[in-house]
Amino acid sequence: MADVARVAGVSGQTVSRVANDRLNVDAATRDRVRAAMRELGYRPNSAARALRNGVYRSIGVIVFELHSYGTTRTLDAIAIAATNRGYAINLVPVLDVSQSAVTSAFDRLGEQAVDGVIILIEAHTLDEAGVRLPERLPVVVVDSSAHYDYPIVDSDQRQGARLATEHLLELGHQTVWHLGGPPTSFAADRRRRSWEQTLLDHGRKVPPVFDGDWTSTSGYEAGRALAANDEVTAVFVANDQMALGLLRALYERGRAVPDDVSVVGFDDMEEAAHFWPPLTTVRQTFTEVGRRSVDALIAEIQAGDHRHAPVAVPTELVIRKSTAPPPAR
Amino acid sequence: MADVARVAGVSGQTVSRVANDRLNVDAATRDRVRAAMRELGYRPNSAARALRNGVYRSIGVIVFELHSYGTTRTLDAIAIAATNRGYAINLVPVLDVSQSAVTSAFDRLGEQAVDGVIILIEAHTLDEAGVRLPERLPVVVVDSSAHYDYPIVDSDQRQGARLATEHLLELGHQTVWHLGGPPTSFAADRRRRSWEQTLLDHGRKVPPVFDGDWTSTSGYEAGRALAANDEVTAVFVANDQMALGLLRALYERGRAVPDDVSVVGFDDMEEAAHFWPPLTTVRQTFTEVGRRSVDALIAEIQAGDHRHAPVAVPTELVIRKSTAPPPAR
DNA sequence: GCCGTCGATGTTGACGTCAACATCGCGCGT
DNA sequence: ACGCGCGATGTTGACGTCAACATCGACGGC
Repeated sequence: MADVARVAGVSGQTVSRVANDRLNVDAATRDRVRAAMRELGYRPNSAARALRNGVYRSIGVIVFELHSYGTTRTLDAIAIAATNRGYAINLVPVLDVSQSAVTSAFDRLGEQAVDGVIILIEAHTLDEAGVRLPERLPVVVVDSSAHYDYPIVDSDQRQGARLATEHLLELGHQTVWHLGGPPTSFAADRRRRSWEQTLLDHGRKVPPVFDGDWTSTSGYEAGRALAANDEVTAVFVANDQMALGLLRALYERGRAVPDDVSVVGFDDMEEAAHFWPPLTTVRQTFTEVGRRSVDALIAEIQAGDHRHAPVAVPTELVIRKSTAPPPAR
Repeated sequence: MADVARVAGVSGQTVSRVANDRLNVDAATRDRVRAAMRELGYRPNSAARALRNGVYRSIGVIVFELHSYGTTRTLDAIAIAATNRGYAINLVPVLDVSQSAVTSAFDRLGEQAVDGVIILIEAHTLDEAGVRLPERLPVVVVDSSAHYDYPIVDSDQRQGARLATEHLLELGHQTVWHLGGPPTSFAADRRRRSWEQTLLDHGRKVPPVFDGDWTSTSGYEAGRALAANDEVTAVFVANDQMALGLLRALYERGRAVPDDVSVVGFDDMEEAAHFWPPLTTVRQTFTEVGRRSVDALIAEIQAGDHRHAPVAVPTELVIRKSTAPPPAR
């Protein structure tokens, strides 16, 4: 900055004013300074700015593995929303779900130059690790837990699961089986409970639940058990990736989809439309979740506006070819 | 820091020494300072540190959409590798591929607190935008272009495409068709050229290429044309997602895989093993690509070690059920 | 012509940290 | 008993920026 000031023949303060588009700078001076900045390749030093202003214009995002489709899409949406709002993104990976890994991620974050944090890991994990974030640091949790003091943003899991289950019941299935996500996930928990409640509301029996871990491999493994059971005519799967594994298990067993078994997924990942058959699924609007969580966090940062109602972004049922009335007996 | 010093009854300098595990601090003093830090919830201010030390211990990663499987996995690997090396990750999304978007991303980055940059967008885009990075900023490009002054790290596209093509030829197919990635991608370009060269090396005719944009939807669309052509008995697809779309198109046309048509993908995404049939594909070791690019960048940062040979991480053919000898005629 | 006003620009200091240098005191060798 | 060396700790200043205050000059009203 001093160099620019010298070249332009002004003081550092004037350079600062130009860099920040402050008023009260003569047009000729401004042009001269701009030219000097360009000539010297001047870039404001963000560390000094942050030190001076006390804000970083940066938000931390804590993630655990980018394997799951939903997390990835949400991260993408968060990054875009934050950029639009003038915030940088500080990505903090948690290497595994052990207590020490989570704790050390939080410690790292405490030292990071961030004004606030969005947590993209399933909050059960946090419980177990018993970690606390640095106080006074604004936080938003993208999850479906109601157990936190922090603002929460997520898709409306309850509504989505109900949509899926009722769609299958309306097609005439006696009941709907469930291939759920990992018990450590609040989102999975919500979907499972809502599925169960929907069945009860309609007076149907609730079959045992099979659990996966979101991966298609786990869906395949649980799917083999489901495929082997002739009573199963309709399955609500907690995400599309596991649904893919289930489809494979059904094929291997020679059970046709949707003629013998109907399958509904959750997420509407881009590939779901091209599964065979194309998958009926519950669409989550990840961009909206990302946008809303950034909005909530920035509100917190700017206003100290800590307590506000959880945001539940609605989902939508996308009907394709993997669902049909049950086979005539 | 001043508060901690007061509580512990020492000078700020001693607090600094304790915070940085410097030698020559009395054990009793150290404990006292540690206690004070805990009591006050002291966190070193990273902006001040960065300002003082002139380094940020942070690297920027420029990405364009996290839709593609490979980019996502590589980003994950980069984040983990960087964390292990003590670097934070600054994620800089490029909103679209227009020149202005790319330029503004680079500008933002120039102001970011980063010691170096990893570029995860396909470099053709950079060409078109005609942008230059701030000088003196270490850069690594994860791509297969040879056109850059920057160190390059990527999977060995050439070898992977040859593996796939030769596998199909060895099964007895007369030739191999290709469903390629977007022409704007160097990686897609490399795969296409290597496929073509392999066919020529074996004295086979080179069929026309179909292009997609990495998405399964584009694979489906191009796939319909391929499925309609009875001459097609073997297809090498430039990624797994498009291969999924092709599989769907083949089903719709009533052509069996692998009995009528063999298909090989590229990436080995987790889902590929559960496609129907399970997909033969070329496995990329994304973790290795991520790790190597972080290593290269840190070497550049620390040593000013700018020019070093491109890194080509080997790939591996994973044979599953989507490939078989051609149908007897 | 004098003074008040206001816009343009300059000067100073502080943000939190840490390297460099300064100081202090203890123990040991002679 | 004296001085030297060394380990422990303190003091100072600088990193780059920008708010607050200071200054300077031009212009208008009387």
